[in-house]
Amino acid sequence: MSGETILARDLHPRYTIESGQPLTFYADYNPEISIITYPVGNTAVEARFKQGLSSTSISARRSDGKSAVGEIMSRFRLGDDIESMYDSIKTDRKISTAIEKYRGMRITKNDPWETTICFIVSQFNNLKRIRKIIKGMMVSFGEEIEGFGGETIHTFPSAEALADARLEEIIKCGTGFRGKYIKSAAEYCSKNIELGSLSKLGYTELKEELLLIDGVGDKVADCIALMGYGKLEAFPIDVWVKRSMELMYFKGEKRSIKDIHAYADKKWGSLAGFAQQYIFWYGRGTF
DNA sequence: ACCCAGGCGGGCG
DNA sequence: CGCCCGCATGGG
Repeated sequence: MSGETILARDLHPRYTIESGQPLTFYADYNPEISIITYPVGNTAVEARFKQGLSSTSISARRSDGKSAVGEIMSRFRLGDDIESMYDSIKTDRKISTAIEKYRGMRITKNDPWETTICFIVSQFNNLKRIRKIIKGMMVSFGEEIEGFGGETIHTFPSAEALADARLEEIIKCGTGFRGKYIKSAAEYCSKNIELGSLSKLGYTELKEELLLIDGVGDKVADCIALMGYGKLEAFPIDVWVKRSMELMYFKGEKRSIKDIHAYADKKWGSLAGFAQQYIFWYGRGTF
């Protein structure tokens, strides 16, 4: 096949793609043959993974014929010094167990706008339904582009497209009470704020800006900071992370979100979000 | 039938 | 500041 090949250490495609990250919600992924196809702007990207003994090879291509290497390197954060990151967050036996079980699970770096919508949809929801809703919104409000086998691929809806959409049509995608947040966020992000320009901000300032978006609270803002802007110190606390943290570090006793934030920051600091992804996915499959 | 899901905004004390 | 509530929808 055409395309270029990239080699990566400690990259487990299935854990990475299926672990509740934005790609989970809008990519077409076939775990049997380990091929993922997803839109990037108005082009389609395809990556084929082959896991070897000590590394994973990725054969990737873009529908516009340009090199897909930059996209793959960036999306899967292949430039990270992953070994050193594991060393830093393996502070105790509990998290080491989670890491060893899902070693190779990467934090992906996604488009800020797409990440914002994905996590607004995620609130008070479950993974399967989030995916269904996002895919439906892509069909309703995205643009059609041609995939690699001549099939149709829908792009992720732009802020402008969702701002212009009727609320009723957004709700038809199954968004429910989140529909009003989606429309409001789309209007805000297409008129009042350029999400891309927030990349230059540090974590604290970025989070402050994100919290101004209707429907974005503490948890969703941390998800956007972590997976949309690559701020690895962001530590999103959802029901699974809260439950898992209480079981792993507080003898099952209830703790406030604020206390857990403080604990995680002290324990893992600038890599807390990386640790969080393991706690989330391990906790979800264990507790 | 009942419970839960990668929470948030608003109202209250 | 913390607490409590309603919120839409579908799958287990």
